[in-house]
Amino acid sequence: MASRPTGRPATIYDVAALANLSIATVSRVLQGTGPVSEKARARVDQAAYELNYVPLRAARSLAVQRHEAHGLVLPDLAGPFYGDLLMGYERWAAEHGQSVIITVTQGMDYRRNLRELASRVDGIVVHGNALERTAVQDLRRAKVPVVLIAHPPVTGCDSVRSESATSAERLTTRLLDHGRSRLLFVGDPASSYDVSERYAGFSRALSSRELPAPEPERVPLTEQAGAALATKLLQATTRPDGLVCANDELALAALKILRTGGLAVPDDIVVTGWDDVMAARYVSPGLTTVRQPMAELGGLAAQRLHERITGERARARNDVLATQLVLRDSCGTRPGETQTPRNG
Amino acid sequence: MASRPTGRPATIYDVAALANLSIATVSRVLQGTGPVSEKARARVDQAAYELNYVPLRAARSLAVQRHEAHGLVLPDLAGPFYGDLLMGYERWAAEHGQSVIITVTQGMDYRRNLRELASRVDGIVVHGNALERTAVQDLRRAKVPVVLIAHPPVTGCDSVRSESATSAERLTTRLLDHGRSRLLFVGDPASSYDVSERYAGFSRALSSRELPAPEPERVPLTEQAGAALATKLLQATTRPDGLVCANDELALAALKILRTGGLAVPDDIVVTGWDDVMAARYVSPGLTTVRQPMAELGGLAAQRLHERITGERARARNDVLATQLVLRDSCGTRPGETQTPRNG
DNA sequence: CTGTTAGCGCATTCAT
DNA sequence: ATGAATGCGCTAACAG
Repeated sequence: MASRPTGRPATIYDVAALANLSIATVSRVLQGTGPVSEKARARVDQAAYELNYVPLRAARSLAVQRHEAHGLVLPDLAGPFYGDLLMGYERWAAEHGQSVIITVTQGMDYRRNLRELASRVDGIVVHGNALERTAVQDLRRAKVPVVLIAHPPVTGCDSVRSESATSAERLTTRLLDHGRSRLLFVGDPASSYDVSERYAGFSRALSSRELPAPEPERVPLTEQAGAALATKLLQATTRPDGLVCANDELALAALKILRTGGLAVPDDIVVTGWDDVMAARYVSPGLTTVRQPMAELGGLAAQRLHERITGERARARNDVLATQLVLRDSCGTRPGETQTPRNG
Repeated sequence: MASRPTGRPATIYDVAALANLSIATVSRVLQGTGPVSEKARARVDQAAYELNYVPLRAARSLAVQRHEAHGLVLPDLAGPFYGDLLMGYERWAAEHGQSVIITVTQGMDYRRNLRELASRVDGIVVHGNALERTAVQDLRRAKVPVVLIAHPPVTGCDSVRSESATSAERLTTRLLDHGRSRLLFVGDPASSYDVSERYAGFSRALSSRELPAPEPERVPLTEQAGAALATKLLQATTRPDGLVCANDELALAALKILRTGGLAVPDDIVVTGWDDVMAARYVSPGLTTVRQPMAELGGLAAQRLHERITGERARARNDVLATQLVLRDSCGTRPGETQTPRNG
């Protein structure tokens, strides 16, 4: 029965007027702060309901000096993992009353937008592949709470990532155990921290056997690059008997070209990837790969940022989440002992 | 040389003080509004730079009565398409100075969050699969500008979707042309507007040939459902010679099970999907499917919402973007018509 | 328990 | 061309 004065949304004054109370009481009721009589509470609730009142966030933010929002900076959203990451993040944030404002850098001029972003959130989570180091420094100098994802540790800065080196080492060792001797790492370690870690693990496995670690094949982590490399290998006189690829895109593309070219996988050559994209379980042979807990990574990042914003933790933490080796036929070493791949 | 008073970020007052000018002039310079002398402009720019000043968004929003932010409500982010959609959206938004606040519903209690969201953005874009109709009505009653994605038209409401019925009809007709006669539509038309349209197109193609349109197989659009259905079909005495699946997940899972069960695709049975996920081009045979312009869809939705917010267009528009049929071997009708045998 | 009041930081009249 | 003053809507002292 409320006669909303106009099309404009109701303010706290409208509610107060309708309830015959002061805005202070209205605020107390709605925020659940301070002592309020039952009668007052009922009147306010009723009035707010009738007016369909929701506090304007900008005003509230200005008053409480907090946005209750997180900024999330991602390099991309094309693959499946960033989507999962974002989902995990958003879920945690929603459960804790935080909005998430997303930014995709994608070779844009993010520097400017970043300052902008910082002025409407309480803190920012940055994926390591999304920004250059200096941009992160800018943020920190501006005292903006920052949490890094998949980024080399920065002093005094929280970070969250999934384990790479040890998994890569285990994977590589497994290939060696099964008789492979000329392995090639595919993907440029310089393209991201994670990839550099994967190459490090790869190298470590070889060193443990006192084998020389070959230079990585420094290509971008794309299907195109994988196909090109495979084409090159097909024409070579001497070729590796195993490709440890930095991600599934590379591996899938290479796998396809190699087989088209007449090589048998895994008999002539084994191929492994990273990420466990959907296609990995639909190609044949199934692609051996490593699964990262992307959603948990996102949720954890959100939590860490929140802790830092609220100041409930002083020391920086660097979390590392475990990954899972997913063995399929492309590596020629189906498990007798390890976990079985889950199929659709 | 600026002595920032404290760790707190600089305000417009700090800038004004450092520049020896009033906050009004500072605001004029920074917003580019109103006449300002060259000298003043230079002093302000210098001061703002030294103080690393960025206007606080909450304060600005409160003053200008606008958030310069969009809300985007998606059902999910798992598949590849929502990621692309979001990317297209964010790109447009960033180019036009709008932030995007994302919400993933995923069977959550979004009703409450939705009102929250509405109080910190200028308008909301909702994916049809994300919300019930009543929730959208709530928003409209609250005068919140709303744009729908992949949702049946609502009076007075902008909407954006990609074409479904005609593509489905063309695809189905193609299968019929190549001798298929017992087609089955897989996927519940009730699960989304798009799927209902796809089934409508499927039915139309059959009707055009004066064939009865069989009831759809009303299953969810998941890999699990696809696998289950295929398993069922393998055991049936009489089975369809073609599956028109509502999405790629269904199709891929079905394809895999059918082949595992000894059926030849496309010879014994053809299979088609929808969305063109990455796996579609890595399975063998390659999956025939339909590609939607997800990124453009996102960008267009952002634009439409912006137009509605700024009020530069009164009448509602309902845009329909064209899709693209992607022919691969799983439907047995390659463009060149040459059905090349695959290697084992 | 409730009301009055003073900001929060910024854009914007209205004077000058 | 510039400055002083007002208000955006809300929260949080501070009085009563």
